[in-house]
Amino acid sequence: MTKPRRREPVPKESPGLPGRAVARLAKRVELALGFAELSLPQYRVLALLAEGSAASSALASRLAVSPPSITALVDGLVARQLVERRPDPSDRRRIALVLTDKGRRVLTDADAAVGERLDDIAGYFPPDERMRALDGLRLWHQALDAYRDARVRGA
Amino acid sequence: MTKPRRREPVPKESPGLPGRAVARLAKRVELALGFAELSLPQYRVLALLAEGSAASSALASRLAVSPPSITALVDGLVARQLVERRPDPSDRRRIALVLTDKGRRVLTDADAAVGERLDDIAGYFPPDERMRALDGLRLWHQALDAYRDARVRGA
DNA sequence: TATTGTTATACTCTATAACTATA
DNA sequence: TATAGTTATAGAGTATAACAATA
Repeated sequence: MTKPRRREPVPKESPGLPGRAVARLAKRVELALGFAELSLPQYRVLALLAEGSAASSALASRLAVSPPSITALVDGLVARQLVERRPDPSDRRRIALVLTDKGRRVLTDADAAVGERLDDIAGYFPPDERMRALDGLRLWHQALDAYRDARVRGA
Repeated sequence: MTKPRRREPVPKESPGLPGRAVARLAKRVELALGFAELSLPQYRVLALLAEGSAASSALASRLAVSPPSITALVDGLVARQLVERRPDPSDRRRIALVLTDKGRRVLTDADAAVGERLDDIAGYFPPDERMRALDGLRLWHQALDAYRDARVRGA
């Protein structure tokens, strides 16, 4: 047994666990997205499609959700004309999902709203750490891309 | 109009937007929590209660969710004996929510599972940035605390 | 047969509105 | 009257299982 003592409120010598920070940040992002009338899952879909169209199945595996979830999620985005379903003539089982211009605009607005909220929160960092905190977040994209690609290939 | 051109896939000079990174990280955290059979909202509740018991209403405002949502969320945690509802004798409208020992154990397991997953992802950072990336995440707790306290007081 | 996507169904998280109990 | 919490209800995101269409 290496467990030291149980019932410590929080490991006080550390400023917190990274996963909990992500969980808390995610809620603030979710609230900010409300102004663009987007949910966090919808935001993930639009952000991924902004990097290029994708088949429904590719979207599912890259976002790590089930195929039926993508169908439901995209249904809502198509109804709002943020995404377009485009059948693939060469393989009629496949359907390409494409971000519309309106979808791109909404995504940009969402990015702005979320960015402002994160700036607000970062405002509580000491001035010299503020930029570093936000840039640190940005850097995770590359690692996430590599991690996702490894997963998708593996699956 | 300052908009440069529309239809740029992603601002290539920047490594990504911070809000999108949070959105993507949140999904990975959510998946990791599956091993502890916790959802992201449940994880937020347990993490907050680990810092001290709280009334239902206080929990709602600090987690930025509605009172009925807390009721539903806590129902599930109480059913699994991770949280206990403890009536306040001095004001019988109030109900204190307390993390049980089992809840503390599950939270610890969840922290570990999430931490491992984030370590995996951070493994794709250059070696010299790996630690800094995870520590950067941890630092957000303080800013989030300050931001939340300002909100709760304001509301 | 295998693959792509959808339908059917169920469970959780979420909110608003209305209600109960207590102050 | 005002406050704390719950119940009623509805909508979105999620999954698994079963299905249709196509390869």
